Amino acid sequence: MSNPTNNSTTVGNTSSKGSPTVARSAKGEQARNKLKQAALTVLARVGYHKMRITDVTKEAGVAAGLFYHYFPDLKSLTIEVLTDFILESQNIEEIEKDVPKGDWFERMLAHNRLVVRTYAKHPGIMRCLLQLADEDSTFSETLRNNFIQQLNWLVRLMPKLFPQAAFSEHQARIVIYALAGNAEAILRDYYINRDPRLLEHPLSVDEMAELLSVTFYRGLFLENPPAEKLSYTSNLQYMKKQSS
Amino acid sequence: MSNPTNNSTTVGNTSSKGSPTVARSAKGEQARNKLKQAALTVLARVGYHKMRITDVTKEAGVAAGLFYHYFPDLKSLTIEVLTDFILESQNIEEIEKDVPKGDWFERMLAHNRLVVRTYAKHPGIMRCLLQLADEDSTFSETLRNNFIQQLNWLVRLMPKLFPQAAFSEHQARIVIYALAGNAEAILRDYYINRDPRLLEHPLSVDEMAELLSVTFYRGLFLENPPAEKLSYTSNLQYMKKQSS
DNA sequence: ATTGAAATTGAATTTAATTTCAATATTATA
DNA sequence: TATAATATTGAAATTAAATTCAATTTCAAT
Repeated sequence: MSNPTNNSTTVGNTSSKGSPTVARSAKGEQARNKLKQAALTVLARVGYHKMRITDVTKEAGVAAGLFYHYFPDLKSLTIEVLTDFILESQNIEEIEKDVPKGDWFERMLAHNRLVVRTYAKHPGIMRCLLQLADEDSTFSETLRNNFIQQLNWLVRLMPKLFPQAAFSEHQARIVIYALAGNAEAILRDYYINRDPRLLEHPLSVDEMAELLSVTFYRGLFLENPPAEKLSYTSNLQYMKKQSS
Repeated sequence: MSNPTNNSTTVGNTSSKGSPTVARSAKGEQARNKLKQAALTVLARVGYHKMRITDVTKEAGVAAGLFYHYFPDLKSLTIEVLTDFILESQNIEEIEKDVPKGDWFERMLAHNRLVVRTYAKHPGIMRCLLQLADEDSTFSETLRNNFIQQLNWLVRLMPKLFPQAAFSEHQARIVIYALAGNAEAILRDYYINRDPRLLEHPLSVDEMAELLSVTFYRGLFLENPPAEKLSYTSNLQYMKKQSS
């Protein structure tokens, strides 16, 4: 935000010749950020594939040619903007980590609340994350690294939590992946695609987060979370095999 | 396959004037199908966004101009080709429905085997399904309809399975959606993105299907499926809350 | 105030594709 | 085998963007 020169953000420097792709003055830095902010706005509105360079420069209120003074192409700009977006989310996430140690359900809940809030507030940007991940394998990897890393604490804990199951690290990861992947489809179809069958009775962010946490917790522990922690899903304690 | 004229496949007829978008002879039908087959090949190879009209005509071995004789644009062709692809999958699916009535786990397993097999065999096409769903809201809806419809039998069964839980139809659908959505992320990252951390120890189609079915079953019933039906995941019976 | 480095403009150019269409070929039918 | 309907070709025109760059402006340092 403050320092004009040393940023690691400049990604796709087209070899060595040509335009700088980095601002060389405070004013330049301002303009560069104006373009980034404009890009975020356009991305949220029209998505990655429909975005045009002139959309961004118009939104920023600058001439088209200026774009190339700071970015080699739309993809670089988009990657930079979305990487920033993810990092900002993660920053907040650290703060979120003030839940009692060992309370698995609260920890899942805190994590899910953050994710759900982000989808609810920025559905267009979340869509772009998926678009760009499909387009660019490096970005796709970044996203997956992120996801896997957030699950790692749990993966590493598995042998201790369930010694009898004798998990290999790989199997633990696969199982956790399968359990945690449940969020993506419903979040996309609820917040991005806004399927009327899902929106029929709207859920608050907390309710959605609770739902995702409960299904995860049940799959992991074969047990419902403590009833006193539930509201929207409290009836799920009765969702279990009858008779037998 | 046999009947040249009456096909409902032609989707985006650009109003009334202009080229037919439908073959008017057996030879024409042949050429049209050749283009569709070529499109499928190109889609699998390069994906929807990188596909060009000349890619398709070259692959089909015809002149570029012929494209417009049968299709208004790439999107129409792609929608038609992918819709066919889905329908073919579903045909097989009906056959798959010869599992013992009331055996929930076997039913899930049969369904998941089919889905996993399709991802394993046609990762490029599955990727295109996601790409086009993102691009075209009508196609996105088609895909979701499909998904929701396949879950409907279970949604409708919920009140009977768990009377005490007193599910509304909407809540039942949301819960099932959350549980069933787990497949998408892992299938994408395993078969399409081929994440090395997941591929480290390769899973067979049956193993992957088993995994997805077990996590679903556990979340639904708070119980592990019958041990004798499991192989890759048999140790998951020990994945449950210890002590208390 | 002058100067030079950097920022900025926007019209001209280039690029990569789509789209058209007159000419030609094929085919089924009378 | 003539004819008309349809299929097919591929070069030319069009289109919608990206990209370049000479000219101009801004601004901080001297």
